[in-house]
Amino acid sequence: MLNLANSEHSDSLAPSNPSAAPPRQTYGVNAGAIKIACSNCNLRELCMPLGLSPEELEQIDGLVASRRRVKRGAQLFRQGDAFTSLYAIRTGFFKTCVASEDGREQVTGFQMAGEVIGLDGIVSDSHSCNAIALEDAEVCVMPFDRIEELSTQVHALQRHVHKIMSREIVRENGVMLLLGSMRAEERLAAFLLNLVQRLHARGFSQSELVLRMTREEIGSYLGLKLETVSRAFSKFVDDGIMEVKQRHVRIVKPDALHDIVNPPPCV
Amino acid sequence: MLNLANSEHSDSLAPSNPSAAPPRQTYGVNAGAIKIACSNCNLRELCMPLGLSPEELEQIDGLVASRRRVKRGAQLFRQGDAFTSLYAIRTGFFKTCVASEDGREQVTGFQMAGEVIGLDGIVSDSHSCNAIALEDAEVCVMPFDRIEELSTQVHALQRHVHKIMSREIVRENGVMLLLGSMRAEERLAAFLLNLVQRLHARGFSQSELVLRMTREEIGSYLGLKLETVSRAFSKFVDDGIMEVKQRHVRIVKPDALHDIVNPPPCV
DNA sequence: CCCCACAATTGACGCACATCAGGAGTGCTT
DNA sequence: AAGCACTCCTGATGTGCGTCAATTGTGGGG
Repeated sequence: MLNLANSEHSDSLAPSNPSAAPPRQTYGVNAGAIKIACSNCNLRELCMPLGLSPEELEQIDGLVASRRRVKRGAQLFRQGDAFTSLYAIRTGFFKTCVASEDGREQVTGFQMAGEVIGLDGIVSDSHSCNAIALEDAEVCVMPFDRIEELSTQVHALQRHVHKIMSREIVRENGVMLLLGSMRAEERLAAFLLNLVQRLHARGFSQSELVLRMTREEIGSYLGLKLETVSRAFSKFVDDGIMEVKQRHVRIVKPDALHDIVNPPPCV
Repeated sequence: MLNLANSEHSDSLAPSNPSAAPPRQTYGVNAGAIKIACSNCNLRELCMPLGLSPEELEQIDGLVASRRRVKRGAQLFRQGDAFTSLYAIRTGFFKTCVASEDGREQVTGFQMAGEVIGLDGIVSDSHSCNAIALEDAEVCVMPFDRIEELSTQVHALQRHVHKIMSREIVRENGVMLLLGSMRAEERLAAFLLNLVQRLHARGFSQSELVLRMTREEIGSYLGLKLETVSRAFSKFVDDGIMEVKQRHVRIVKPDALHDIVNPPPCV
C-alpha cells in the first residue's frame, strides 16, 4: 500500500477508537478557559506517545506553552519565519506549501487534527514552508527547546519525536513515488484513499468525506492542474466509483479505487 | 534557491574546508585495521555535530559499532528489513528507492560520503526503502538505540539527529516542488546544480563531476524517462552550457544553468 | 583481442495532460 | 434578494514527454 499518510504504520495511532474521535466542531467552547493539559486531551493518543507513567504524563503537560487560534486562510507560520515551536493541531485543517523564487507553488501536505507541523524549521532555525489554515483551527504550541529538554528525561517522548519525523520522511517518499510514476487518476485515487484512512482513524466515516481544500490545491499537491483533477473526479463518478457534490465525496466502490492505485496483476 | 540538498543550510557543514575533503579513493587502505573513531575521522564535520568537548567526543566514538563494506550493486538494507541502525557513509555513493506493489520504482535520493541513511526505518522499526551502493562503499554502522541513549546525555548529538531528519524533510519538500511543477530541463538543471554543490562542499570541483548513476536512475529520481534525460543533456550540450562525455560532466556556464531552474524575471 | 551485455543517443510517433475558453453553480456581502 | 467573487465543470486544441525502435558507444570477461 502506498504510504502517503502521516498516520500509517504508527504505533502511536489510536485504533479507530470512538473515544479518540475529536469533537467535530466546538468553536462555541471557550477553549481559553480550559486547562491546557495533554493528560486530559482526547487527541493525546494521536500526537503524544502512549504508555506514559503518571509522573511522565505530568511532565508532558508542561510541553504546551499555549494554544493558538488560526482563522481560515491565515498563516500559522511562513517561509523564513524564525523557528521556535512545533504545533500539534487540535482542530481544523492545514496545508503546507513551498514556493520557488519565480512564484511556482507546491502544496507539500495536508494536515489534520492530531498531526504535528513545523518540523521543516528545525534544520535551519527558520521555516522553509508556509502553513495555512484551510478552516478555522486551533493548535497547541510546543516550544522546541522544551521538547528537546524533556526528551532527555522522558525516553518515550524522544522516541516519539523521532518517529514523527521519520513518518514524515516516509510519507514524502510515498508522495515522490506518486509524483514520479503515477498517472492522474491513480494520483487522485491514492490521495482520496489516504484521506479517508486518516479520517477513519479519527473516528470518521470510511466512505464519506468533506474536502477542505479546492481542486487547485489538490492539483498542486498531486502535480496536476485543477482541470485535470476535476476531470478525474468526473471520471470516477461516471464509473460509479463515487458520488461527488462539490466538496462532499462519498466512496461507493472502495475496492475499485484500490485497484486504480495498484492495478491487479493483469488478471 | 531550490533545496534538494542533504547538506544545504546545515550548520554542520564544513565550509569548503580543504582539510574536510575526504580521501578520494582509498580502497587500498586496510580500513579494518584503523581504529574506529569519529574523533579522528575527516568526515566528522559532515556527519557529526561540531563544537563537542573532548569528553563528549570520546562518548561519540562509541556510536559506531562497526564498519561495513558494500559492493557496487549490493544492498545496504532493503524494504522490510528490520531497522536497527543508521548508517553514515564513509566512502562511496548510494541510491535509495521505494517500490510500489505493482513494481513501479522511484529513486528517492542519492547519498554521498558524510551523509546519513536509514532514517526511514525509525517510524515502523523496519525499512521502507532500499539502499543500494552505486559504487563500492563503506559505511559506519550506528545502532539507533545507542544514538537515542547517548542523545539524552550529549545535547549536541540530540540536536544533530533532529537537524539531520529535518534536513531530509526539507530536501524532500524541494523534490516535491521539482516533481510537481518543473519541466524536464529544469529538473535536470536543478539536479546537477545540487550535485555539484554537495560535491563542492566535500572539496571537489564546482564545475566538473562524474555521475555515479545511470540515465535511468536520474530519470527515476526526476520523474522522467531515460530518453528524456538523455535529450535534456544533449540540449544542454548544444546550448554550450556543459560538456558531457558519458558520465563525465563539465559545467561551462553555471549561470545559464541557474537561469534554467529559476528563470530571470522575464527580462 | 574479440565478444557481449549494458548504457546512451537519436528519430518518429502517439498520448496524457496542460492550456485556453466559456458557462454554471455556490456562498458571502450589502 | 441581488450582486459579486470564487469554485467548479466541460469542451477544443496544443504540446511536452512517453513509447517504440534502431544504432552506436563503452567496459568487463573469456
